[in-house]
Amino acid sequence: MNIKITLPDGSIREVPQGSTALDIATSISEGLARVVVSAKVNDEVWDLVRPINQDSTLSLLKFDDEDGKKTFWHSSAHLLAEALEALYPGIKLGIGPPIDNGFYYDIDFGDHSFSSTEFNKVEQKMKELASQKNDYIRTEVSKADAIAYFTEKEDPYKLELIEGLNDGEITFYKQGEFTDLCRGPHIPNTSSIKAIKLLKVAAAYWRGDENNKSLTRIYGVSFPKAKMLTEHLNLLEEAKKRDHRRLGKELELFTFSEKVGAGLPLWLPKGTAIRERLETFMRKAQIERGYQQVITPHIGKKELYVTSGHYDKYGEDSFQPIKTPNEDEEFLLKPMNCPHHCEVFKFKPKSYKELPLRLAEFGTVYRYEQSGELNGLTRVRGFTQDDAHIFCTPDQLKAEFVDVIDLVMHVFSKLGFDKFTAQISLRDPDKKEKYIGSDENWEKAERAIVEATSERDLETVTEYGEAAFYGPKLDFMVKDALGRSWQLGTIQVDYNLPERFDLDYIGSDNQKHRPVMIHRAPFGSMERFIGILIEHTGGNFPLWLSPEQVAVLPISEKYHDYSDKVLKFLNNYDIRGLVDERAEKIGRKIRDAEVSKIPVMLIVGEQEAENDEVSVRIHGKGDVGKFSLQDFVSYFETLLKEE
RNA sequence: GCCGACGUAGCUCAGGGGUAGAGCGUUUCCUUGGUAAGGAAGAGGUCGUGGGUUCAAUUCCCAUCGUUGGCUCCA
Repeated sequence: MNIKITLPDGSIREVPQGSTALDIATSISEGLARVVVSAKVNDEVWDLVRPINQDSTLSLLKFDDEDGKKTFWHSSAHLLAEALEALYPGIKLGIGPPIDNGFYYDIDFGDHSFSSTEFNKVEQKMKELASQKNDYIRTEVSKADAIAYFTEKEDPYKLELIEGLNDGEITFYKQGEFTDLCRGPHIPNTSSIKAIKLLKVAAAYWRGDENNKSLTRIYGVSFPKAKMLTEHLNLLEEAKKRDHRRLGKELELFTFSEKVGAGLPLWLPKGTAIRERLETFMRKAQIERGYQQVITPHIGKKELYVTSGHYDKYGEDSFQPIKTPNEDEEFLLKPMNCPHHCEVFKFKPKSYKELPLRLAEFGTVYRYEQSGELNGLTRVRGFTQDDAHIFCTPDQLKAEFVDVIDLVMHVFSKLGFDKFTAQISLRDPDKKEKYIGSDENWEKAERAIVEATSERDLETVTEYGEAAFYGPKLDFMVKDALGRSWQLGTIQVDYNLPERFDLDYIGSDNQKHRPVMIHRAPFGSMERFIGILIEHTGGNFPLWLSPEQVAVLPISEKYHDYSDKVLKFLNNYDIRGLVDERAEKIGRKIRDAEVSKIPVMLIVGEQEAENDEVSVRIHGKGDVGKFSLQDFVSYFETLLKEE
């Protein structure tokens, strides 16, 4: 009997029932059969060698396909487990899934402490096993048999996993001497795994729960061709060069001091220059949108945070209160600006005519982050938010959201973040009791976010249950050089604080009403934003942000006077820079300016000094010719406009 | 906070039970050179900190602080 297989191009092939995806690939071409790794059958990823018994749609997956990679890496994880079991008898296996950039396997090594020095040995074993050309064989097993197998093998983790599975949907995969509980799918044979590299070893709790045993997680990556591995490793090298911690040091933007404390960045002059320019940029954008700047202190009485509710929730795990010498007063370093801003709101009674009230502050806050979480500028204990709180009526929510989205988009486009994700976090509809605020208001707010994002054609993902207890939110995420995802801007609706601080305004009906509050920070924190920006630009900041925009490079000491004159002239046009007066040759000065990523170099010697000119060289581009000083200013302004 | 790794000159790193080394940077001198590294000489380190073992510790052990890879958390 024949069945009909529909391929992605719409063509239909009739093949005998029980044919496999590999059979079909072979019938198309031998070459194709060699590169396919798995197949999508009716939208489910299957083994290539699993028989297809009914009419189906089929798309063949190669390593280049996302799902193909997953299959390949999943099979590699099994190979890793096989190698480890061979080398370390008696180990217990956790789980071994594929991830975005490879795979890992969680292992309980018992008393042995596995270290990366053992990678080589394991890699060799994996290669040896791969070259045995073993098939990955799928078998369906009953729950009883599955339990029997792993009881015999004394593998508690697998047994725990089986407990959660239903009889009839349990499958084993076997390659060589190694059998694993696995849903699959897998590649047909170990021989296609040609290049293997183990990358790191780390600890991970069984099932991600810190009450459980800590397992050793071994990360690796593998490829069907050796060349692909080399390319991948090069890419990782490149990413490392963009690491903001490294560039921050090299370009002298910021530093940390053990004496000052972990997670407390010290901004060096050049980093400060960038940061201040970003703040000026944001201030201007906010003034245009009707924000008012305020300034509030770095500490506040403990009672302030008791009122806000934060003390109950975070008090124990925060920096502890500062005590005054004589009275029994306790102050906390502010972990956020909103309670202060609520008090600003209460300064005098408000009328509906004053709403929306938008209070902005570059507010520095301190949070006691867990020590293991600290990371360069992206996760610190003291940071400055480009914070603002918008107090408005429920009906104004949507318009305010649209306005903030526009502001975020303005920031992203000015700074070239074209790849980001926007996440809408809503309530878990099944657990409405977990959230504060009326049903009616929640629905209004959630609708406002959804409508605002669609009005601005934002591509979003919606996560139910991810909302804060006090309101829904919209977050913007971007990835760093190493592919880790970080949250930047955020817009959050808050019903809680207006309640707790008993905020109100007089409506047109002459009655008191409760305002809604929106927390928003387009950059998120200055620290994290600049960290991401460093990686995004690789340290080649846009001209308007560069700490030093031009380097004046005199050919010899004779032209120092003229160089100073050039720099002063440019300073008058708000162009910043330096003169390199070292007793070095011009080639050397150029090299150093290029390495420190100064966007524009001005070479001046006899020819330039005589005619009030500069020879212009652009970072990464080279010589662009001679300009009179005045023409250079125009040229510079054109460069600025092009950004 | 948990598990692992690491901590040697300003930076990147080598070394190793008998009180330390390279390259780059820095300083001084020579060189005044036209588009990515001119030459020479010098300075610079209680080997993160505190204990322990030892005749002797920077090296081995323990603790602590910091950094880092993950895990958990994130107002």
